[in-house]
Amino acid sequence: MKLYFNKIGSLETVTIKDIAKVLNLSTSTVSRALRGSYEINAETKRLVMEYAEKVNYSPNPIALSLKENKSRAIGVIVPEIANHFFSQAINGIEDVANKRGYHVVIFQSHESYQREVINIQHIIARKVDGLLISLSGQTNDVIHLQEIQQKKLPFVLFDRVSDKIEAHKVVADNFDGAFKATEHLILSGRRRIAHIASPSLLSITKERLAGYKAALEKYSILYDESLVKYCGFGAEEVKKLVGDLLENQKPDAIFTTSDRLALDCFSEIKEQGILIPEQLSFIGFTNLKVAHLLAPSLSTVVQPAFEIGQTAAELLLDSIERKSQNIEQFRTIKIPTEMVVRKSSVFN
Amino acid sequence: MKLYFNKIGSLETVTIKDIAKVLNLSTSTVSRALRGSYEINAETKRLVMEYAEKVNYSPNPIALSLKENKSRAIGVIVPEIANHFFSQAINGIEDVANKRGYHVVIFQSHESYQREVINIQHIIARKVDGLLISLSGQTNDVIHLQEIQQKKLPFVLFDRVSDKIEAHKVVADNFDGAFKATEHLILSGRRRIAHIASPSLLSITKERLAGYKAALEKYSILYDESLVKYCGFGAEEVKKLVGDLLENQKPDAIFTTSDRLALDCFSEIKEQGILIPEQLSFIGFTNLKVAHLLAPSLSTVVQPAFEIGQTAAELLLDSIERKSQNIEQFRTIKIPTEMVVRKSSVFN
DNA sequence: AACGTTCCCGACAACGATTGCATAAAGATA
DNA sequence: TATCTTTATGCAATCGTTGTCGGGAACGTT
Repeated sequence: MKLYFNKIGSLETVTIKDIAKVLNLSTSTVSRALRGSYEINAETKRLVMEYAEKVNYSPNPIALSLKENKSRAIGVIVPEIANHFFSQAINGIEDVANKRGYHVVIFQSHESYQREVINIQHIIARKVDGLLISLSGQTNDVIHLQEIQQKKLPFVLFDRVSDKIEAHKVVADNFDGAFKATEHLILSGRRRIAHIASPSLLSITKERLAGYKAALEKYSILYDESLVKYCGFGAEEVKKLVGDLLENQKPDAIFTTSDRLALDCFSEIKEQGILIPEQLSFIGFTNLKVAHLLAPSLSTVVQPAFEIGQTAAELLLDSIERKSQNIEQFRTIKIPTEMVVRKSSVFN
Repeated sequence: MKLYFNKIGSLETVTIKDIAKVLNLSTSTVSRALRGSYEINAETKRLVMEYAEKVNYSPNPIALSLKENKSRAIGVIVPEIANHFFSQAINGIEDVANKRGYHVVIFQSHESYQREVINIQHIIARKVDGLLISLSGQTNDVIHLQEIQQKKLPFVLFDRVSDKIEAHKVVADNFDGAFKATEHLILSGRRRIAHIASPSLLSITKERLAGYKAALEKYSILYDESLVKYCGFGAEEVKKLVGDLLENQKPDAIFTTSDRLALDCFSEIKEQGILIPEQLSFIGFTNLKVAHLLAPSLSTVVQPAFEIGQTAAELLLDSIERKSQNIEQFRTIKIPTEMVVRKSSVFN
């Protein structure tokens, strides 16, 4: 025996069956009436609609998912939401997804390959319609991505992509951003420009390094490997590497490649009592909201995180909705970066 | 006719029915075998288990949700994930939820009451087992929360709570944090201490104001209303209010109440060329990771975001799993705050 | 009068998994 | 031999919804 307390908000949510019973109709008729099917009498439709409205009927998305084998939800896997780039990208994703009637389910890999794989399994079991992924710093192989592809589940890589797999990709123009930053340092008179980079596995690392090298080459500065350091995500590790670098290589400028690195590096430099920008120019590849409040204010190359998220989501949803046609070309979309010069890199 | 490509990963996911067909058993037997029911022959069990393992069977959570009318997922609604306090709190929530076998689905209200309500509706339709909510800055009434309560859906408010409703609540010790911050300013010799507060609707705002007042009172400093400003979340608004305050009230210290306010306020002070801490002491109620990198480094009252998230999640899951017993006492848990003194509030 | 249309609507199966009940086969007891 | 237990399994209902099929009623056509 079921209980209904509809006057005070339903204890049990009302289903199509409940409506059918009350109106003495079959569930099929109610269903069709609600979807405005042509084969239902106008009067019946009105009755059903009105009653549904009155009892605040809303279809059970779980039942629909089961029936249709899709969920109108997309999964997002990012290394860390406590990172402005990713939280802004997620905002971009949600913006697009919500407009197109999809939900967004967020997962974090916390820079762990293992968690990335587990997340993907979970997310697939949950029957999302598609996936947006930014790879963890530990991710080296792409077998988990290949599995997704074999399951014909649409996905788009963004920001942290891999060149070991063919897929839709949305990235910032890392090469150009790094090139501009390096060129800026060179033009302001620096020559010994160090580059603090993310783990070498990441695509962003390679592209930014390439931009850095290209700028050096353009101005005929020899590439010096000892000025480039790859760092993981531990603060201590970064500080040690940077400490060594400062002591042994005496760079006159540093170009870092991410929020985390910029901050840890920045604080190590200050702890060593080295003056920015007088003794050392500094520019970061970051999305920090507080860049202008640091002392000195931090020059940065900014990635349009929100736009990257939007673009990736658009691409994914197009792919999902076009899925049946099947034959589709993988696309890589590159979004321009912007350089903001502040005090940390201007010393004259 | 279904296609199976199990050697290369299944195109169609395998169901209990598929297993049954292959092994010439009924779905019931397979189901029971997988759950290790005592009424299934040991040999049959082994067969089923092995085959299930081989084809990588995993039960369809959607089907289970439909049947059991629960999802082993909890919903989280926060104003903004691009806010360290909330992203850290979410990490705490996920930590606990994952350990206890639940998924976390994140929604943002973007400080909008309307979006908060819509999010709640969505989330309820999705059949989550419970809800964690931190209210938006615009939220004034709690009818949406009352609705949840009438639907008997367990929920816990955290950080941004409301005193208009009885429910489980987890908060930082805002009173004490504000008291300590204000007292610190007083003890260092300040007397005209301004307080930049969040929207006055929020519980945190009221509690922190009370702590501020209590500290003033303890040291027999008269409470001056004109030193207190309530701000929304727009940068321009904050800067204008602070600008006016600085000009007209000439405070010798400022105590702000959130990340956003601290940053906007900080930058306005610097733009006006006022020296921190010489002319003006500054302390914020924030969770900024970069507080120590600002110039001068920023004194703060820190809320244990991760722990708040953990506690709230524990409370919710307990509530969910105890749900059937029904009669439960609402609890309010207060987590201590910590004061970190840096240069922005030390001038001698 | 016999047949064909059109209009509305209901019965049933299906999606994937669980579970109460029924039951066949085999063994145990009287 | 007849009846009762036990063991192992299958059937069918269920969750909420939709799609396929089929059919009754009312009307028009020959």
